[in-house]
Amino acid sequence: MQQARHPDVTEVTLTTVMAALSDPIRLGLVRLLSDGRERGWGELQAPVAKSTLSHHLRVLRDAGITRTRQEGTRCFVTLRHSDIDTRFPGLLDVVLAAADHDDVGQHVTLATDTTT
Amino acid sequence: MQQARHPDVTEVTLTTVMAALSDPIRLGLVRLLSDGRERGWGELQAPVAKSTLSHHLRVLRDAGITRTRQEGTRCFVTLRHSDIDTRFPGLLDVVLAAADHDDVGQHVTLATDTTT
DNA sequence: TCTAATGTTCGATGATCGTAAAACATCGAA
DNA sequence: TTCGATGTTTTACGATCATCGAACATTAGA
Repeated sequence: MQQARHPDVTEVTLTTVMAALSDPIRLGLVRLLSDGRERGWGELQAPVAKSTLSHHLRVLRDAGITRTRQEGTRCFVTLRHSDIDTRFPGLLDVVLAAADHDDVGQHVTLATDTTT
Repeated sequence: MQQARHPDVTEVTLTTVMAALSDPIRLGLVRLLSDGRERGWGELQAPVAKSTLSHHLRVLRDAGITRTRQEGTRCFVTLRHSDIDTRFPGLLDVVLAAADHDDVGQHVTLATDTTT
């Protein structure tokens, strides 16, 4: 688990971003992060295996859409909202609005509680 | 060559549209059609075989992004701009702006002349 | 030091994609 | 009616994708 690479804003491409945002689970993740809050990996609940979730977070990270920060053995994810907005003005907002309207990725949720 | 099926506006899904717009050739086609003019199939020049071009136009049509009209043995394509805008307000415009800015699909052009 | 937790990476698998050549269907023109 | 033009469909191929389980690496905690 070494420090993950994040593309610079200038390296982000439209087709990669569009492809990353064409999957319902990834759209669900982006929706969860759209409030700007940083989320812990363990908070993210998706109806897939953890290796698959790791894969989706990698696709989003490689596309420049999210940023992953490590703290010890934990990971924290944030949406690179302003970066994407700088690169493609308005894109993330309209996609988020559309995804919210259609409730895309509704099965991606936040863990209510992990300490029971 | 029978009449092609076009999805109703209500049938259009976000993930399908995003996936359709994540290919440079298809983005190039959408850019060409973005002026609202109807274009003949033969006018569309792309660096792929005609069967591949037919495939891409089918993906766009199935996604609800374009409309194909037949006139005899010829086909004419238009962008369903208002339909997509009704379904996902602003999406097509921001994607087109981004694609124009980055010149995505620049190798998709209009045939200058076919009668030489 | 040993153990448990946390994610990532590594195959493997079935599905889908982009591509092209070739066969096909349809229609206009000679 | 025959021929040529116009796209579509079929088939095939290699690449990529989403998915999972298992193995792995790293770190916190006991």
